[in-house]
This record gives sequence, C-alpha cells and structure tokens, in this order.
Amino acid sequence: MTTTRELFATHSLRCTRQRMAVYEALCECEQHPTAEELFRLVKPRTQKLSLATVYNSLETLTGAGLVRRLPTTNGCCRYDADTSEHLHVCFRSGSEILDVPPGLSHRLIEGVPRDGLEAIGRHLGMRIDGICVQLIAAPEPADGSPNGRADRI
Amino acid sequence: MTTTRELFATHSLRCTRQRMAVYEALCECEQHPTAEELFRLVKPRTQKLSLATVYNSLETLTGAGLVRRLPTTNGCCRYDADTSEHLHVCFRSGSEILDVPPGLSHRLIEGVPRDGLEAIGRHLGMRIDGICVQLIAAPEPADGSPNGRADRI
DNA sequence: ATTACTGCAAAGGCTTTGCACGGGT
DNA sequence: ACCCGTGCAAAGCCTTTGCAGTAAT
Repeated sequence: MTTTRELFATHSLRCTRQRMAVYEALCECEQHPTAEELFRLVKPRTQKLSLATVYNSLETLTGAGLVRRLPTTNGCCRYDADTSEHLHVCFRSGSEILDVPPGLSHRLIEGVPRDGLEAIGRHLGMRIDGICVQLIAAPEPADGSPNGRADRI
Repeated sequence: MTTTRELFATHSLRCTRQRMAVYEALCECEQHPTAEELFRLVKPRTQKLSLATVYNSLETLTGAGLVRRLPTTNGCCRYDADTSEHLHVCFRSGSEILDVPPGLSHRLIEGVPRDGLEAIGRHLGMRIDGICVQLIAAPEPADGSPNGRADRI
C-alpha cells in the first residue's frame, strides 16, 4: 500500500494539503464526480480550499496520469482516479457515470483486436494508447416495447 | 435514396431551410464538427442562419435520433450524422474525432458479450441501448520509448 | 390560421486565468 | 530561499433562453 505522499513524490508532484485531499476524495468516489461535486465533498474536511484549486489539482493529476478525465456529452467533465482500463455506464440523462464490474470490462477489452488498432495507428501516424468504452443506459420500459431493445446494438 | 425532406417528414420534423442545411452539411462531414465549426461551414451557403439555430437544430435532430452527440473531454460537443454503431478515434489534444473504418468497428462491436450487457442492464434496472467506443491517439514517438506503447491497453 | 422555428442578444454554466500571497521543498 | 500552488475574482468559452417576428403545415 503506497501512500498518497509516496505516489505524488514518484510523479514529482508537490504534496499540498488541498491536492492530497482532492486526490484522496476522488479515490474514494464510486461514481465519477464533476469538479463541482468533488469540491462540495472535499471542502468541509479541508481548510482553505477553493474551487479553482480543485480544477488546478485535477488538471495536474490528469497530466501526471493519476487521474482520468471522462468524456461526457453535456459539457461538464467527470473525473476518475482509477486509471486502469475499464468500462463505464453513462445514462442518457447525462446525470451520472458508473463503473462496469472488472470482469466484464476485462472480457470486452481483451476482445479488442490488437492488430486492428495497430493498423489504425499506423494509418494515422499516431499511437493508439487508450480506449474508452461507454455503455449507454436508458430507463427500462415497463413493457417489451418494440424499439430500443437490448439487442439494438 | 431518401431525401432529407422525406427523412424529416418521417420523424415529424419541419423542413426549414436552416435545419435542412445543417443536417445535410453534417452528413457530408468526415470529421465530426462542433456546433461552431458547422456554423462556419453552413453559413456561407445559407441565407439567414444564426449560431443559435445551429444549436437548436442539432438538439432537435439529436432528440429525433438522426444525429448523435459525441462525448468529449474538453467541454465542447461534437456531432455525428452517422448513427450506426461505429468506433471513433479521439486525439489526446481533443482537437478532432475521426471514424474507425466499418470493418474494425464491426469486428469490435460484435465482440461485445451480449449476455454481460443484459446482466448489467438488469442490475441497474436500465436498458443498455448503445455503446460508445473511443480509441485514444497520441503522437507517435520517434523512437521506441519505453512507456505508452501500442500494447499498453 | 395555427404553431413551430428563427434571429438576436442577453444570460447561464463550467472552466481558466492574472495576480498577490502563502506553503512546500 | 526559491518557486510552485493557492485563493479570489474576473474573464473566457460554449450553450441555452426570452422574446418578437417569420415561415412551415
């Protein structure tokens, strides 16, 4: 078990009270909060914390690779301290993002054909070095309505 | 070949000059533009078009299922008139989104275990009715640098 | 004739930035 | 002692909204 201090040191990050509080709170979050949500969560337990610092910390941590920014469809970023490759479930409402359990995440990510990715990378002159999978969830209709069934995709 | 008029009629959408121009321009786009980019593209060929109307049109078309909003990581939405399930490549810079060729898209999407999705849906009390896959691309390093190789994922 | 859509400009979220101060190394 | 990180408030970007006029059905 490495401490936040050690982890930050490894990445040449200064251990400020605020930055550590932000990171540790994010690590404990099951759902992936927005900057604002994280601020409201961390603020009460931390003296002298501003929203700007939450943004700055998240930016720094993202740059260091300790935090991942999750793409969203409503212009408001969400953050994840689990940087391992795993899937997310997003609600059509855009209200929340959840993790898919590791088992299924792993199964799907293993199913990705490596050679295909490399081919794309070569074609673009880029390196494909990450994958982001979001399952889109909509409210379950009461009856078996004809459209939008689970097998649509 | 159905015309835009017919398509809109099918979805009970009014055929305004602006809305049709926005939709047809988006259909022709290879890359997936932001609202602003689309506006700059359509404006010269369309009399009386405002940016607000581009936003309104995209919102309406998205609601009708003719257009898809692509999640991004920088708080600025991109749009895609191809609503079939396919993969995207996103650059770390956030500057652009490209399509993955249908062949590989299809191969990957077919690899998704349906039973797993259904299990997740049941668990959430939701219906999983879409999937969004983004491959993340970074500039190819000149040498074979140790970290961030294509096989990281 | 009715109703929805448009343009314009203002307002609204989310995020970044400039600057002076304080804290980490 | 040095320099980065912080707080605050202002500015910035993207998007939505209110309203009066216009166009589609």
